[in-house]
Amino acid sequence: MTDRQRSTTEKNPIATPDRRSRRHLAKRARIIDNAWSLARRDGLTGISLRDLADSVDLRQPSLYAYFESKLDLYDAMFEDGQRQLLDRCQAREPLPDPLDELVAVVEDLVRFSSEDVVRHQLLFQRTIPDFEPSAAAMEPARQFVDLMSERLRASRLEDPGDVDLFSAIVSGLAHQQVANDPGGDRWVLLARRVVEVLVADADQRSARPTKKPTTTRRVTK
Amino acid sequence: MTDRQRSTTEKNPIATPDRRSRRHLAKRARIIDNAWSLARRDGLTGISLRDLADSVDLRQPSLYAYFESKLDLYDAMFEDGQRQLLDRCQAREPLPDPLDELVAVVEDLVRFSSEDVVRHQLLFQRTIPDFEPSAAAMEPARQFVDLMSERLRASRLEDPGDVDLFSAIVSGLAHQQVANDPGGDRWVLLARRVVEVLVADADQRSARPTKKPTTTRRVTK
DNA sequence: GATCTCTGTCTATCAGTCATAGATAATCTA
DNA sequence: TAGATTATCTATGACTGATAGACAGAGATC
Repeated sequence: MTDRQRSTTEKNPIATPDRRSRRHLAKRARIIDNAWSLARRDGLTGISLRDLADSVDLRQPSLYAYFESKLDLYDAMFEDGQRQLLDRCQAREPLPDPLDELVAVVEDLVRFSSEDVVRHQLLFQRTIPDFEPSAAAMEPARQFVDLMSERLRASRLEDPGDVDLFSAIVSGLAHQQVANDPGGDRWVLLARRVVEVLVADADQRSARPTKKPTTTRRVTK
Repeated sequence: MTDRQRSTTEKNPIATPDRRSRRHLAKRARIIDNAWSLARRDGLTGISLRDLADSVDLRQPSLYAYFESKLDLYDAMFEDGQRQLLDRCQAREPLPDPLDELVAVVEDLVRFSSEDVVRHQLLFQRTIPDFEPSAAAMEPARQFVDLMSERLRASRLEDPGDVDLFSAIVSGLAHQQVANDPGGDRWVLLARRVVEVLVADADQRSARPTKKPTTTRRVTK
């Protein structure tokens, strides 16, 4: 009835819960874990399918039973990484004050990025030629954006320009933290300040709507 | 005298102005230009030395007369790209108002990044495994940092925290512009606002030195 | 003029990459 | 037990960057 196409004999009674056996999925997850390890060692584009196969006691072509291509492996890693980020933000008990909560999410994200440089590369930089995350892999990323939007609304950051600016600042904090102090907190600690300034500025400009911003001092050319 | 080592006969009267002939250097520059083209087509890590050699009517091994390795080619491209950025900022007539000038440099940088995605990748993201720019290649980058520091000082942004925050915001603007609106100006247009807010905040906090920032409302845990 | 050296380029080859084809063993289903 | 499916293998193909060694031509030196 409401099944997928079952072109052939229609005999198969199995519900194909995930189209693959439990064992298959478990091994697939293990391969992804090892791929992260190799990526940390050899770089994201430096993963060798031979090394990866060896690490799970397989020969290289056998990996194609789990992934259609190397790009498909990256896709699985992308989804895995996005879900890690989402899980982390959802696991934490939300703080009562909206501004505190917004700061906390920003700190989560910046810390998350700087913990694992190659994960940050795969998730937030377009570093692999021809790689574009599939819709399925983007799903946790979409949920994270929803979560973030909600926190922004709670602190009255709703104007599109405000949101663009906010996204730029957060990605910039993460980028600098990863590039210049990986594993540290030099830019993590700026999260509170940046959020406070941004919220204050947004409040101020919504109070005097569309008026010329007070600080502008244009020089007549 | 102040020469490099000249192990053998010491007869050579030529000053070896750059250790290579003018013709050699010109061809090297042409190879770098073509490498940028290939990178835009196939991705930064997708450059094939065979394709690159073909594009300048050479066979693949002949490239090794111009670059020691593929990483050395990336190093040359890095230096080339950094010099492009420096040249652009220095070519522009400086604006009289320090704040206007600071905004202009930020806009230059964000526009520069979004003009060429792979150039931005090579210059500002660590995307190629094992690639680390040489000291020589970093020289124009160092000069750009000097230039930027000077502009920051002129707008009284000197505190290390201010500078960290500024660098994060600028790189974030560039990143979002490249990722979400390449070639456009959606984040370029935020440069003025962000600079003004940042300068105002820095002035405010230097007026009330070391006092607890007014907007902080910490929740007791 | 004969010789030497250096430069630029070539062909041939190597070890490594991802990917595909086709065979075989192991497991599950009827 | 017979048949189908799954998991894996070996062998191979078309690429990749890198190295070895030969060779032709230009200038300098004797």
